[in-house]
Amino acid sequence: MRITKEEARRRLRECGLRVTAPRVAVLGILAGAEDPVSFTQVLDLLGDSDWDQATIYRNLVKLREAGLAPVVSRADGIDRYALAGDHEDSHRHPHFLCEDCGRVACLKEEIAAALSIDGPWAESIRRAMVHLLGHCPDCLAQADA
Amino acid sequence: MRITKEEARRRLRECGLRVTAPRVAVLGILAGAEDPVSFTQVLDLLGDSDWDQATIYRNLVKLREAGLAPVVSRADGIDRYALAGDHEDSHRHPHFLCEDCGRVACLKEEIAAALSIDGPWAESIRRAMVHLLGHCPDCLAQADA
DNA sequence: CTCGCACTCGCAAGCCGCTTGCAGGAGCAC
DNA sequence: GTGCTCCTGCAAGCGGCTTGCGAGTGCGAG
Repeated sequence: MRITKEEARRRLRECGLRVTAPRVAVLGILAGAEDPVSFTQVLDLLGDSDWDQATIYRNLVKLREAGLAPVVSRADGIDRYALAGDHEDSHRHPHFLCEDCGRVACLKEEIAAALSIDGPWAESIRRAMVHLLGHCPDCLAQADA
Repeated sequence: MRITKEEARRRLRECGLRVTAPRVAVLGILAGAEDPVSFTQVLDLLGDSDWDQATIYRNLVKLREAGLAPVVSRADGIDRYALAGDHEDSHRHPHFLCEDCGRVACLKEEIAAALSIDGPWAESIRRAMVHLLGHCPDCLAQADA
């Protein structure tokens, strides 16, 4: 969904966060990514930017806390972030984790297409393991208490 | 599904593996567990058995290679094992990973029940994120090549 | 424009869980 | 019983995330 630097600065301000170069850069990465990205992927995508990984890490945490970059997938035990508002359904659709390349794809549209006839994802989905991530009955009960 | 020590020894022999105390114990754990168990869980369940974690780790790898203990879930990036033949469908059913307690449950029967009316899992499933684990189209194509 | 405080950053170390190298010990076929 | 091969324990290694600390910087007040 691409955003301008100005847009990024505005969003940070709105959430009461200071505007710093790494934060703008991270927002840019999230905005430009097709799939949800992990901390490590953000580092890779930033490439040779010379920002410390601790800085990026803490900024992701801040952005998450501020609601600007919610965790939309926890596949493989790795938090993956997306820009808030990138999908109107807040990523409450199925995701696909590739065990080979580690990519996480949003199956929003694909799954319906694949299940009916044949899309590029059809074979992948047919062979996949289904995992639901959430809170089990016991933990839900405990949380309500 | 509980197995006797004799049964465990027999299975190890059949697969050409030497019979050792830790292997029999690990098979016992897998046989006694309701849900698929991870390496770490096996360690916990063995408790104060004084076997080195490296030993248990390598035995799980061996059992997996021998086909005695296939990995039936990779939720959270953690391999989870079950005794071969424990489920006739080889665990090709949905699993549920609790983000609080880390438990992985088999949703074989539960999911149908929960979706229709209301079981203990209904609420958990309704709120859960769906993840499919497998090989994405690109990697599938590469593997076929 | 300047100042000052609180928030950020970079560095480096810490930590956790899995993984591996190596040397001594044990299963099992003969 | 003997010997070869595989298994075990110890200890170190490694990758990825996380945190403590002192130096640096955004930004609102003056």
